[in-house]
Amino acid sequence: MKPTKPYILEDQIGHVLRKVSQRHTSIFSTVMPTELTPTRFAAMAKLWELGPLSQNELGRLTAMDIATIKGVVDRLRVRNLVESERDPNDARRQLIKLTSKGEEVIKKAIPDALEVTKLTVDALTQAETKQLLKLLLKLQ
Amino acid sequence: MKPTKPYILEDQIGHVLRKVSQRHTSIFSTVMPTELTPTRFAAMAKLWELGPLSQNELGRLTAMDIATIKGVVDRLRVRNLVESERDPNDARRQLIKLTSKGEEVIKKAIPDALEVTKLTVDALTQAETKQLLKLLLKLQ
DNA sequence: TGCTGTTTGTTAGTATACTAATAGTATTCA
DNA sequence: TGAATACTATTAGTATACTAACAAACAGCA
Repeated sequence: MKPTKPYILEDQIGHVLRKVSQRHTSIFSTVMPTELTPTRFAAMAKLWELGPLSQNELGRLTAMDIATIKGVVDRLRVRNLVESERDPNDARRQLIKLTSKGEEVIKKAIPDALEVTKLTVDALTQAETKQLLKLLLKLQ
Repeated sequence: MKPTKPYILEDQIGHVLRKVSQRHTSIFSTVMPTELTPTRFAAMAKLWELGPLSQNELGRLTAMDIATIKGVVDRLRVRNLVESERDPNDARRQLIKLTSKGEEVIKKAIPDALEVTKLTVDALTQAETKQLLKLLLKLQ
């Protein structure tokens, strides 16, 4: 008779992903300024890279659904890091762009964000890090 | 002069972890019954493995802080999947245990949870999956 | 015994992350 | 042109995930 497969929570990919994500978030909040969170930073980095974007576009580029990106943009706006206006060419769209304060903040934060990445993988060799990223990218 | 390092969001470990976690959660909710979420399932699986535990112990074993595990246990209790009582040997502790309905549910859910894991890594070979888990475990 | 420090749990507040319902605007194509 | 369809954004509701402040109970030890 076939025995029931044991379930070891600690070996399940979902559980391990959750724990590693938690550790990453923790490192992020240690290194980065208080007003920035991983998602806020991601949104600002994309605006810095590509210029003004509609709210939905920004969400798609940063892997946030429309409800989540709305909250993130609202909180960035409260902190005067982004501002928004109706797209004159499409009245449905909110065009989101960095404020000058937002530009200053993201410019300074990018080196720190690279440091966060480095600290997160500091238990791995360069080859291992490359391999990990390659495997994770296949699972997206 | 040294050029500023470019910041590619899509190559940062934190961003990729977030996306893979999102995909995992999505697979989970497709395969598993509606009343179960990844954290609810994890809590129940640990209770099934180890028997009654205090709320804090359960949180530590499932990588949830005390505020998070409280919410999860509350929602499991509302659904009559766990019940709790004061520990007679330590009046601070809430002993959490599966109800008989909870035992039925978790017993049936474990094979499905293994299927979730399998579906999450279906783009990888067995060797790649093993390698990925090994690398992630180093980053916990 | 009684003080000190630790452990356990609750509550309030903020921030992701998703679904579902709704409304306004734009596009497509018969 | 006008109807059907698609897109954009908002809102309400639920569920993780964390911090900080607090209170009750326990353990160790002078």
